[in-house]
Amino acid sequence: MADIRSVTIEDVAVAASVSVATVSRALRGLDNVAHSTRQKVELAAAELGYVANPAAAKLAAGSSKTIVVAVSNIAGWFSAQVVGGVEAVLSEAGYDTQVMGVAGPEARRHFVASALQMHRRVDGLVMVDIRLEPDEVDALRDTDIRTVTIGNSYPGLSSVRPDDISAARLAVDHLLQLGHRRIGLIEGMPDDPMRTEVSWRRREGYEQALTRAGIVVDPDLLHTGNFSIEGGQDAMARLLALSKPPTAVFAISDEMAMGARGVAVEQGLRIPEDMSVVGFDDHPLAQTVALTTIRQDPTASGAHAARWIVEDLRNDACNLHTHEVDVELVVRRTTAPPC
Amino acid sequence: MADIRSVTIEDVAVAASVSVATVSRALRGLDNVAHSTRQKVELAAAELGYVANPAAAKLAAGSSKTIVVAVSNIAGWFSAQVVGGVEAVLSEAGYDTQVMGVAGPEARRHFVASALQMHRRVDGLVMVDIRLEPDEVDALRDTDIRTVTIGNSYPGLSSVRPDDISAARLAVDHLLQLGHRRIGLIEGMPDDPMRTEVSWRRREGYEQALTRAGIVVDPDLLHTGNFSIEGGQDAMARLLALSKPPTAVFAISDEMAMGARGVAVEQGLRIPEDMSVVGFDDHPLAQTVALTTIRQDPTASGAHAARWIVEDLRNDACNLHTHEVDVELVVRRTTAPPC
DNA sequence: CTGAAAGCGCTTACAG
DNA sequence: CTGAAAGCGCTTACAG
Repeated sequence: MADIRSVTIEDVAVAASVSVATVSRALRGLDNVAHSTRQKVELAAAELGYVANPAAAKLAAGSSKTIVVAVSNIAGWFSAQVVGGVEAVLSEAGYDTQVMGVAGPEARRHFVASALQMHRRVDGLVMVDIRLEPDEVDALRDTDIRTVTIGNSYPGLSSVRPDDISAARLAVDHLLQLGHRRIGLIEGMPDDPMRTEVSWRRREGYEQALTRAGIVVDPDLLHTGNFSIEGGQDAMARLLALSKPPTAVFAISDEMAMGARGVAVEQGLRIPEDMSVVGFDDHPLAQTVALTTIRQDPTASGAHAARWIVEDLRNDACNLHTHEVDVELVVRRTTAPPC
Repeated sequence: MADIRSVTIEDVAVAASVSVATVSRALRGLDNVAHSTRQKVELAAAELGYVANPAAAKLAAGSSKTIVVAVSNIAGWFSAQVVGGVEAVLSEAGYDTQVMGVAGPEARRHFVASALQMHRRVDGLVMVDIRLEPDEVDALRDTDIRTVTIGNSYPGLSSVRPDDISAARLAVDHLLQLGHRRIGLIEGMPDDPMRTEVSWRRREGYEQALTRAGIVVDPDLLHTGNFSIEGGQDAMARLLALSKPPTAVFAISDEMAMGARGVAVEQGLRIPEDMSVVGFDDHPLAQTVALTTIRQDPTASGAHAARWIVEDLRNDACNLHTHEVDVELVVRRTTAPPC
């Protein structure tokens, strides 16, 4: 626990016999530094093991070099992937990435309110699956914090997400083509103010697909799974308790799909003969049960968001970006014609 | 993009007609502040929407109020849980949590080297499943950065982890009691310098259990699964290709176990009749395939580590803590007597 | 209990 | 291309 004073820019300046200003410029790679000077400085810094104090740098520069990623479900698979993608590009670019769990509406309001005060303390914000109120969107937009939302999208804010409507249609069309007519839907949590949009859009896709096929949507077949494994299990149990259960189920996340599948198996159904199930995400474990699903790549989404932020920051711009994530139907062995 | 100057401590001081020093004390809850003064200050701060600039606070205080969690596999389930646990207690305590991906030995060396320079920039460090060299351990210990390792443990460094040896024995004993005599082991990656210890200890437990039961360890039954789903799949494929395959398999992570289980099913084996499998972790998806496993709680581990750090920081202490995580055998339906 | 002042370690105009 | 100096927004002895 030796309280060794950290080596400061001053130490480097002395060692290299230049001013601290020059050290600062040289080490940050600014171009108005003589080649020989830069070398001298870099050598001295390396010998002393100098690392700039980020707090001091942030304070002086008025830019924080940190971007925060706020997630509604910090330990969930999707969020973890996004964080991973963000962190990879940010650390590369010399930014810090700070995670913040924002669970529930009050936490969100509080978070947004403090974010607005984060001018010069946070350079960027990526919000994963967080549902904002219109006034919050406006407030965020009026800030110079580069914000990008993942999962949802709001007017005036950058976003990356799939076209959930057509993605869901892709899943349901697959089932339809197989010959299914009674198709259950396990949606997210329509009453969860945090995460409605994704759920809403995928349900829209489900309904569009059925309608186009001339099938009327049966409300009995729609159940909420809260984006959780247990929710998926409960929903499937309810579906199977119907007097006329569906022959196939589309769950809008793999975790719900896997929960649902498990319950069906437990109740003695054969999959896919007695029950087809398709999920959404292509969770890495999905393949271990041969789950048919819609693949998306949250790591790439996170990286995408981070890259925009870094770019905009570098160019001192504040552009509005939107990216539609690619999505793909992966047919495995939980889907087959009804029998 | 209005460039509104943030409200500073100065603004609050003026509004409350006190000095900035008093504002600083009042808002941080120091006790040498008159009750009425504190109220006045708090009111002014609230009205102005004041939030202290962390960079300035860190610089002035010489303490960073940030702790970093370094993880070898940032997007993996285990790490995500730990990060979640850490973040929850830290945000509560007013600390920032910063994640850092440290994949591979060079990244680790670099990370540790820079961590040593992080004196006063980082208050605490939690390292998840990162294997350190002895000199790195020494260096870290000589620092006043509160460090706790999760998964591994080193002399002089705080750690939280299960007793992996007896935990593994628990799993294997279960199989033994069921009557299995040929039990395969899917271990981690013995040659991965990042994550050997966990793997090594669980293998030790496996060997102890067999030896105590009077069974000699058959090297053909030991395969490496790299802690990944694919690795688990490959390992099971190799096991099944044996002229005399095992009747049961213990995989030291659920992700490997689920991969292994999937391959067995695909090759037409019935589970558990033809093949028992037990995992390790109790991954939330494990129950969807009724996987028998050893349960541990990484969220709690992360919270535990964070709590120590916060406490030590608060008391200006630097204690050595160790916590043995509870572990529990969860018997589901992937294990049965051999037939 | 409160204030004036120094200082934390950088960056950035401003000169030269 | 380089340096001297101001300043970023706080905290913390030191007085009182």
